[in-house]
Amino acid sequence: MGLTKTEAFSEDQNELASLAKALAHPARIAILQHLLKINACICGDLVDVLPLSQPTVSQHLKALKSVGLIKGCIEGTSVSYCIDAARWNLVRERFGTFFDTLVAEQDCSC
Amino acid sequence: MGLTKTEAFSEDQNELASLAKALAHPARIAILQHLLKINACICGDLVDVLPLSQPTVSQHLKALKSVGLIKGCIEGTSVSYCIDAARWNLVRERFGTFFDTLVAEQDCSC
DNA sequence: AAATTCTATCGTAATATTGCGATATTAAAA
DNA sequence: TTTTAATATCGCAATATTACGATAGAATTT
Repeated sequence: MGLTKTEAFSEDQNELASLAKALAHPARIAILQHLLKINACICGDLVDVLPLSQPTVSQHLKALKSVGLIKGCIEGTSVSYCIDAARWNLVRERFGTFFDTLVAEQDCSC
Repeated sequence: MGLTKTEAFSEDQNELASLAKALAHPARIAILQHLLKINACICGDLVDVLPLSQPTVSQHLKALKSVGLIKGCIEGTSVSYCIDAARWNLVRERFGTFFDTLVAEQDCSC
């Protein structure tokens, strides 16, 4: 089918999965890394840095924005994008607690 | 197209993206949560727990196994799945250092 | 006002993912 | 050896994602 049975899973599970999905493309990782490095930049700068066209970069920015990891400030004709620090830290914790669920002894030796 | 330009991004970026992709489905999150809770179980148990058919669960298990987050031990006719603790901790660090890249002051107030 | 600049959206093509029935595979059990 | 049980794989259909050219929209510049 190709349709994820969203309604069959918990809100928690869907939320974490969709956060992961936002990170599930090298271009979006690259965008985030660039923003982390230079704090903020406009879409056009990302188009210069990435091996992708302007519409494609814009599409990836939209995906990151839709989960709240970045935000865009309109500055004249351009849009300055940057990390949303508050949301970023929430997401960091979300993944952190997920990964920290593993208890030390837990391991099937095989 | 629908084809990610993998070769145009760094190995690092592709690796992190593919780890995220493994987590980018609620069923796979649910599988990992279940394994975290009960340490190990066979595929059939997961089929009972999840709202998905056996082939679909098997497919999700394969995806998790391919990135190394879980491993399967053959036990007679069944396969006991569990978290690969060593790999798990590596992935935890991978995401951890990524998220920790954000410097405290960094934020565009808008 | 017209031209320019920058970004978003539309439309489309190609590939990927998801889900499941049917079936193959493998090992234990009868 | 035949049956049973458990899992993996195949094949297919439906939906999602990725990428980009063309174009629309919005604000600045000329």
